[in-house]
Amino acid sequence: MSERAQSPECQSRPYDFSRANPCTQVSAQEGLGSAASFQLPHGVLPDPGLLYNKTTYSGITAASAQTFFPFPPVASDYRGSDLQVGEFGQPKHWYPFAAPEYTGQVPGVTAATQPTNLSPPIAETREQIKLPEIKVEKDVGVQYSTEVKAQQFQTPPTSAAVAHGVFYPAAWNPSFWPGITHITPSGGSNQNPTTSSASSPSMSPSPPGNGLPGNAFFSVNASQAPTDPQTENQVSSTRSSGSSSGGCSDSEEESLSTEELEQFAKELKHKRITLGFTQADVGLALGNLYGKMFSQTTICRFEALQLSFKNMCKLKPLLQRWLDEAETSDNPQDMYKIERVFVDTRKRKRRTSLEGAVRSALESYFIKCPKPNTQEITHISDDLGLERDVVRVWFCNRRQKGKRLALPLDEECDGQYYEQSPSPLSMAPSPIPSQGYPVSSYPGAPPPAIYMPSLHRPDVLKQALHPGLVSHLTG
DNA sequence: ATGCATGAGCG
DNA sequence: GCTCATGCATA
Repeated sequence: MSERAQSPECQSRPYDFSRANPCTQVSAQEGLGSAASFQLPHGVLPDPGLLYNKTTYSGITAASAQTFFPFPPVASDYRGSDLQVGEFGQPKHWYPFAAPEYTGQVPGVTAATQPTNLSPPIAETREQIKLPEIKVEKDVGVQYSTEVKAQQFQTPPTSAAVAHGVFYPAAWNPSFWPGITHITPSGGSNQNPTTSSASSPSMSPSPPGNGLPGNAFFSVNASQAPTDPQTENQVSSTRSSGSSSGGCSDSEEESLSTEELEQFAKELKHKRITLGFTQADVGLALGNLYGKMFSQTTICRFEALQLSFKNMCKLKPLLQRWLDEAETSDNPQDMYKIERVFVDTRKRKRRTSLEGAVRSALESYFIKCPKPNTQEITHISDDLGLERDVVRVWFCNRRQKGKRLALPLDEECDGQYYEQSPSPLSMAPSPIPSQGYPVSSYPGAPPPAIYMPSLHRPDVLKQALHPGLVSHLTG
């Protein structure tokens, strides 16, 4: 279509960096054109700060996330007092059980370094676990961390949990958000269709001291093994970047709908909080139950529906399982016993913290060209004084962010939009292919010009488009 | 909650 | 070198 040429985004984008008419800025050449154009010699880039009066770039994160979850946040003990302890360590390399799939993901660490099950009294849980984690990531990412891996506790599957067999149904269905046909404004759904509160937990955000390491839900072992890999594979194999293939073409017995996921996410969050678990706890518990841990980040994103549809489908069964266990368990707390802690040896580049102005500048570049080529990246990096890789990664992340939060257009457009732009930086941003939610190209409805239309979560969408601006828009 | 990063898989 | 899943680190 030709529309695309003129930043469709502009049309439905209710925000703008400067709070001025979005279109004026976005319209490629106009607002930023001169500055960003690659035709220009270096240094021509206008001061980013001038590009936008971006005063609020960090947005409403919490707000939006909370919208569909009307419950008061239970004390977030998570970060509160302790922390930094490296939490429970990263799930990554850990895989004491047979976790075929996982091993593959562990880059730096090898089995050799696997923990030896030191099982300290998990007792007070995280608050106590101050591991000797040496996260030396401070300065130049030169030196990273030393390792210390300790596995804590492993108790045989004792009760309940194990009983369940713990598996997710079949493979997750890699389908994409199926029916967006019914655009459900996340906010108002009812909730907890399936609930059966069992043990009334002590809302204590922090793990109860009572939960002794005695019976954690351990089922991961052999029994589970089979499924895990399988499902995983499926997922990865089907990793479609969505779109055309319909990624979800498979007819899965359990085809989840956007609505279901949304509903489940809410339910999960609600119950999790009610049960007194933090997101990190849940991630950990999954490790106990299935052998594969997840980070707080992932759980958080799941609850906020910030993962791709496929990813959501994949995690849902696991979380569902956990939820079931948690609800029926006498000692829900047992579920999250710290499994192991360790510090991985991987070297990780120190996280770059881009200044607001730089970010704005990048954003403007992104608007003009969401997928810069090598040269363009170099140009940008020169202009902004950033490492090429930082710029490259920024764009990757930016694209990913846009995709997962926004709704794709018609599948036909897939990929096309992010193709290397014909005219570097002269193109307006275009809609994104799909990674995220299935577009159900509502029949008849004109293809969403951008991400907005059928996004299942408008609030999130806004953020995706331009974080920070939302706040100003929303109030 | 989210920004930047990593790494597998792929073209 | 990209996408995608995922996570560390941090705001």
